[in-house]
Amino acid sequence: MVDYLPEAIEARWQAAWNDAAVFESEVDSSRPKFYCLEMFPYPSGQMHMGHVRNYSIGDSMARFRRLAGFNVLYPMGYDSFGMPAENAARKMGGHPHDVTWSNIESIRSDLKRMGFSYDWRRELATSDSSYYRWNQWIFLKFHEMGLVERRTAPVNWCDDCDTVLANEQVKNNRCWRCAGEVRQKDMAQWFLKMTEYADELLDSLEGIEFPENVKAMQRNWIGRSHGVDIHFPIVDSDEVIQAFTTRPDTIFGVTFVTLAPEHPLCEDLVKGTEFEADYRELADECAKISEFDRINMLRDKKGVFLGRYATNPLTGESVPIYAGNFVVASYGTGAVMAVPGHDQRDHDFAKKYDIPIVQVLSEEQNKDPKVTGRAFEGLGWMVNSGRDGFDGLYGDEAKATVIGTLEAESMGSGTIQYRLKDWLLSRQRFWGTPIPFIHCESCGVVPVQDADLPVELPLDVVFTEGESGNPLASHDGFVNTSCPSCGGAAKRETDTMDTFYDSSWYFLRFADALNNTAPFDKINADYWMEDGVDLYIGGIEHAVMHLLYARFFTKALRDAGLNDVSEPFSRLVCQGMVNAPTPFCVDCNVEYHVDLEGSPCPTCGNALGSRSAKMSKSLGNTVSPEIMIEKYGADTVRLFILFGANPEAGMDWSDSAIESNHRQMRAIHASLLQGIENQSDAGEMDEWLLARARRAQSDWANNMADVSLRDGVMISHFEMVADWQWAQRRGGVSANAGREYLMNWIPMLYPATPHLAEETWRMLDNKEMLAETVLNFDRPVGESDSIIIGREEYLKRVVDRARSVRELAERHIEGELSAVTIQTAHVWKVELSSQAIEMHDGDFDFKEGGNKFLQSQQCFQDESTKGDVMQFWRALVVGQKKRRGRIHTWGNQERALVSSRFDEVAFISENADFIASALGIGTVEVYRAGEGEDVAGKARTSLPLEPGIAWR
RNA sequence: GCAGGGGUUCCCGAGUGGUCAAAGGGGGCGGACUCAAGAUCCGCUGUCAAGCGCUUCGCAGGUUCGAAUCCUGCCCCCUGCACCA
Repeated sequence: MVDYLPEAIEARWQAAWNDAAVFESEVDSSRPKFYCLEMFPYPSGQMHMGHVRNYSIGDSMARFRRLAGFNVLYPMGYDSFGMPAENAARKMGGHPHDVTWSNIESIRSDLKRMGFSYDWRRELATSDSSYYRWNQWIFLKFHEMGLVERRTAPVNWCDDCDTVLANEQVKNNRCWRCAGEVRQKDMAQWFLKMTEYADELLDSLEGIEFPENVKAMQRNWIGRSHGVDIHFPIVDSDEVIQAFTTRPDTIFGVTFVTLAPEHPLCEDLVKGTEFEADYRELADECAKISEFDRINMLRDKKGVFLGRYATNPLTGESVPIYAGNFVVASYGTGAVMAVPGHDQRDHDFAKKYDIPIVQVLSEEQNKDPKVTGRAFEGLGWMVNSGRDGFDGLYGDEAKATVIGTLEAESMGSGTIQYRLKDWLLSRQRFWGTPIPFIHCESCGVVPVQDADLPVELPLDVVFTEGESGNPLASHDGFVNTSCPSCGGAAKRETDTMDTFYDSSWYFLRFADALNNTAPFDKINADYWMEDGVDLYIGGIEHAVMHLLYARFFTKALRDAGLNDVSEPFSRLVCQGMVNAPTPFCVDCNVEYHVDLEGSPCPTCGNALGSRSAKMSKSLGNTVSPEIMIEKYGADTVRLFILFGANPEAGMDWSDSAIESNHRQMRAIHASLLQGIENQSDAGEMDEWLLARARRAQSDWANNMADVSLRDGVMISHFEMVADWQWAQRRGGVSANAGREYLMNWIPMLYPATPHLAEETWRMLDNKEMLAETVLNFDRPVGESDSIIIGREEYLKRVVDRARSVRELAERHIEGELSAVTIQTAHVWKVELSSQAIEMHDGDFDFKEGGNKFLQSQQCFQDESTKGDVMQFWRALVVGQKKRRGRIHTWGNQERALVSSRFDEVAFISENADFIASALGIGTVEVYRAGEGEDVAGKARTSLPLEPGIAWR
């Protein structure tokens, strides 16, 4: 037999697929399409296990869908703009372009070595001007649509990255990329008005198949809250404070109003008064620390009275105005109506500054509110309202009535607030898409003409270590230009685009990647993107950033008329982490670098244990895909990845598990060769094996269609081998049946381990490669299969049960066991059973008519067995204690077997030799209960499919 | 605090009313083959008095003829958001 040699097999088929261009796909409206996409990689160097996992999942789905007849679009590209290449260029004194391209080449060869079935013609790199020119083109389109805005605003600045960041890219006040601290800075920046799509982005989440947590994160991020802007006129002034609240039902409990210290009214109110000094102190303090710290680090709420009063618009009461450090200027209106009776934060503040607390909602209808010493924040019934017509109202009705009154009196209006902000997309960095605008002293900020696109990044830029700032700004050849409008001397914008911009539409570009007259053609986009990308696979880390931007882009481009689709991804699968063991100190709860394995904990000195942690360079617990491929072959790595865990679960790297998967590949290979070389004419197990194959294939196809790859692979790569081996043990299969089995099995091996599948498919003399073969997986599984499979399971069960009673028998019997005696159930039991099954299918009421039926039966007439019959009938239709009657517990397979009057005696006799050898016993006797000696009194307890088994 | 997801046998993990002492894998144990090792194959892997037995699916109750599965309360873990008015 030939050894399993993956390198040779894999190289051969990768070349064959490539030569035949089988993975290239075109628009074909006669076939159903399947767009399979993975989040494309940032080319940081070599492929890592996270990539291997992501793309192994995608590739097996793409291959599965092709096999099932879909027209599959499965492209790959590189998200190749971004800071690491720029930083590397600085360090090594090169150009980011060169760094990027050498990385792309390295990762491409890794991808090819894994055998992923991409349509390589569509390969793209976002840092290529043939791609980013369309970034610019789209930007100008958005500008025409009024979605682009340049404005001065406080923005998030990352010192380490030397650039601004969008809100989505700041996590806990730290940069998402480098984890450096972010500070606020006022700058003129470019924004995309994503907020115009806030409602659609939120509402259409309902209809797409995203994991719940991703949807929750997006909902949370968009943060829509319905409320009302209430006007609080300032006493002795024309100014009005607009306060946003979601709880207008508490308006009668307002005892003060709080402004953010940055609120412009603060200045006006305190200027020149005795309160100015205190206010200034607070404002300065707040200005010094970031908004984040103010909100997060401040446990104590601080405020200062501003010396003035505002009027409650519904009661005319005057309430003091404070500036408070806990009020966020950028949310709502930067002013809060404070209701200490029903808001804990206001309650704390009121206590501290001795402001009255008024309760205006009651927890119980028609009762006074309980005084609890804290704020009641739930919904309640209005009480103590300062005006008639409000007391007794509850919840939404209370809110609506207040809003209605305010609107009628022009003292407020219902509004919706969002947490989502416009997307700040300019970056003060070199390695990104230049923003296609020109600054002209006389015409202002002017868009570049379409005809002048692309605005290309210059290649003659020198990067030097330690230099900060954007080298574009000092590149005269780039900066100096003429105004498209007046022709005068002008300067180019030197900010570039956030790289998330690049990935916000790349899935549309893939639909028509070679187009050089438009970003993509509508016909192509509408075909491939109908109902969105059918399967999108990637990491959870982009839940709010990339996935939200891409959804926004798709809608905005739709409104620009470029495509019909509104949601880019119809089904999202976030693959879990790949973890690996790393040293861990239980006492300190700290993970350490693998170099410390075997050493004591550097902190507490105790012995280090081990636990699974995300593979990372910093822990050193990474495993190199290249080395694994070299050692075991790509197919084994793919099998390990897919079998290790279902796509969404985390998985642990294990050396012994990949070892064991490699053994499994060899076992599969050996079984396949055995099948191919099999010359046998006789095949005792033909029927069974083929029935098993039909069932397995149907289950497998269902699992695969559902992206339950682990379950699918379990069937194709484990159960199919086990069945094959069982068939060999049980008498073997004929050459023809074996071949048919392989014809079913090999395609099932193909999605996960395509190389071995293709190799053995060819050995079966198939002319077409599996890569170009279409199969029908919807074949019905017949009832006769149930009986065939059920019989074999019956045999296994008999052997199992015989084994389990053997030990007992050995204790009871002196000397060696010589025989096993199997007594199958009495004929009348089988008859009653099949009748009961039939009756049960016809919804017979056994409680009602069971006894009457039984009395009419022949077997019931014999006084000597009457008791047994009665007892059996109960076990059959009613059951006892915990176990329900057999007609309920039997599955379809058992029922079919019993109904078919399966002859247990004949079947066991035929297989007596096998049973004897499986049990290691000389003699197997079998007869129907009552037709031979009742060994160990097992005749009575025998049931259909559960014969009495005794040893002697 | 809010939102989302979890807690299953030695470990990972499937299981959403009865076919469940609970798939599959890992690990462990035993056996076959072998001079030996590896590889491969087979079996066992809650418990006992071996059964219509007993105990077990985070904890405590409840519904049901019957609960890992449904309901209520509680505890714990992970993820995201957060003085958001």
